[in-house]
Amino acid sequence: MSDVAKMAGVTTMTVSRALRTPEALSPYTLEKVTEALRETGFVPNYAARSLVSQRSQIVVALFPTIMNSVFSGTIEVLSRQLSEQGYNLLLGETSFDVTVEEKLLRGFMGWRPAALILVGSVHTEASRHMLDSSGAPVVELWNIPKEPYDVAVGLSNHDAAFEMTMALHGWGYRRIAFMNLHYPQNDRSVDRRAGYRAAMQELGIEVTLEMEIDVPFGMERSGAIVRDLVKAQPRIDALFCASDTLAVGALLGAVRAGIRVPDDLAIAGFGDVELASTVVPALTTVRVPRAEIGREAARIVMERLNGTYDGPSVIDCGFGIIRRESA
Amino acid sequence: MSDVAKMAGVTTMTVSRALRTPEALSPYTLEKVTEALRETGFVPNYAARSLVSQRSQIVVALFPTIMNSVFSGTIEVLSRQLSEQGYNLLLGETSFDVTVEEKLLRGFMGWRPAALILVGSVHTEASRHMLDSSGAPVVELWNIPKEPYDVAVGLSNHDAAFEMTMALHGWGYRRIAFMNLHYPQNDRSVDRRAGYRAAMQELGIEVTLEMEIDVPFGMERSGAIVRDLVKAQPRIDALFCASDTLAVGALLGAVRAGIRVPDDLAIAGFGDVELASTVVPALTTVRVPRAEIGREAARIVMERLNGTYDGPSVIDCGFGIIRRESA
DNA sequence: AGTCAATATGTGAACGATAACAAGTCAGAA
DNA sequence: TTCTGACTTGTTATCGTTCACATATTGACT
Repeated sequence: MSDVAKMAGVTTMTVSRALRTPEALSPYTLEKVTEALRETGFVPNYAARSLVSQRSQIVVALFPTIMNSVFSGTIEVLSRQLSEQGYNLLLGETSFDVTVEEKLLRGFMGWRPAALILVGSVHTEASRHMLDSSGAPVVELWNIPKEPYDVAVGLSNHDAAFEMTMALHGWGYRRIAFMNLHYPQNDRSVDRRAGYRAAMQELGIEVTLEMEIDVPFGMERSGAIVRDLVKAQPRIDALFCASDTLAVGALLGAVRAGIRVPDDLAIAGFGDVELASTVVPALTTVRVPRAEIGREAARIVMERLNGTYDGPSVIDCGFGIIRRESA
Repeated sequence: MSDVAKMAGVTTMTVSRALRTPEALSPYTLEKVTEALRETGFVPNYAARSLVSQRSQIVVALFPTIMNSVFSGTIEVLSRQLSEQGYNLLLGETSFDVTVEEKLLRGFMGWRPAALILVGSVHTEASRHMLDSSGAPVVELWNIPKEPYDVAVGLSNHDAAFEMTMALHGWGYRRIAFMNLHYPQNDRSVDRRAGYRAAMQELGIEVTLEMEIDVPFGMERSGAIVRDLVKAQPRIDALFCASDTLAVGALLGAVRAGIRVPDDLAIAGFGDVELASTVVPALTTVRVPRAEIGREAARIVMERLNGTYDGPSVIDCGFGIIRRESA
């Protein structure tokens, strides 16, 4: 920077101002500095900048996984919006594990992030402590907790699962099974199951053991599971999966096994990923406003940093029941 | 840090050493400092650290998109490996546009990244200049250029497309069409097309205009395109798509339109995403070693930073032709 | 002409850590 | 006993930028 200053015949302070508050300089000086800036190809040192200003232009975002178009859609929007505002996204992947979240958080706090974005509202004691002492705004995504840590943006996973279950009932299905990746730490997963159970109870349909299926991972093995399912007595006529990945796996597994969807077994998902509308038969699912969640999160972060935010501490982006061919 | 030092009755230098080179301290002092560290919940300031040491623990990675399991698989591996080594991943999304890449790069260079990871080997003049002056190792992913900027890890897109085209011919298909997202900036896209053309030429099959299809985006509209395709005269019997996303779109579009795959039209993809083996019929495709690319990239970055790397400047991770049901 | 406010630029300290070097301690060898 | 070198800890300067304040310049108003 002193090179630039020398070339323009000013001090570093003036160069610094040219970079951040150009309107505070006389047109003539600004011109000279801009020229020198261009000529030297100067790149400001953010480390020095954040050291002295006591805050960085870094926003930390921790997601359970990025290999899932539900989350990556949100990440993409977030990253784009933040970089438009001059902020950079430091990304971590927690694998749905709050202790990994804590470990990553510990590693990231050293950057003195301007803001943090987390998924869910279950965090370890130590994580909360780090968030406390950082003083930075924290946005929790993907559900609407009763007591957000700071601000939360999401949807009611409970209500969405409840509504979908009721909708399946409304379409004539009775023995509705529920399939889930079982993560007890995962509040979204827990809420969806609770919503399903609440609906079944309200409908007066007993949930037997074989109607709640916990699967270990992904879409690969769903075929076998679905084949067992249709053989159950009394007959199960619908399968509600807590994620689209699971639902597509089940659906394609069914097709492959010659099970007619929805005639032999209706299938519903959760997420409305792009694939959901493309598969044959197209998947009935819960639409999750993933782009909107990212947009809102970015907006709130920016407004919190400017001190202009005065919205509610919980923002419900809602959801939609999308009926397609599979149910 | 001075708090910690005071509490432990030492200087900040000793605390700094406890953090980075604990073996250089006496067990007694280390114990005291560790205790103080724990008690205060001290978090080192990375900005100060990188300012004085002239290099950060940040690795910048720029990907065309993250909403694609091919790339997100690599990102996930990368992020995990780097954070194990104490490095953090600053992620950017270029939208397949080298000028966006340049803009992001300009914004990121201020962090004085320890290393940079880019996709492809086409970059703007200004980008190259920034890379030059950074002095950091640069790893280019996803293809194997003749003249890598520094080190490249990938596969021969040309050869892979060539082999797949030959394989389709070997399986009895003759009039093989090629579908592509047209990005002239994208060397992977260009290489795959060239590989296809080279194979067709070697096979002595004329590539007519309607056999090279450029589509604007994604999987949504592929259905209509496929329907037109099978009506073409003389008949087209196979469709090779330059990405799995495209191929799955085409395949499901075909299924929906009642076109039998592979009897009426064979379909092949490129990427071997998880979905490829799940769709019905399962997709014949080119396996891309996406996890391996991420792992190798992380390894090379680390070895370059330690100064221990002495491997080749181009690493070919190879590819595989995976025959499934669709061709 | 003299005062004042507004505008434009400069000065010096500070941010929190580490590099390079200095200095103290101690055991064992000459 | 004295010297040597290994080991441990401390001292000082420094990284590149911005903050808070000081100073210079200008024009307008009394």
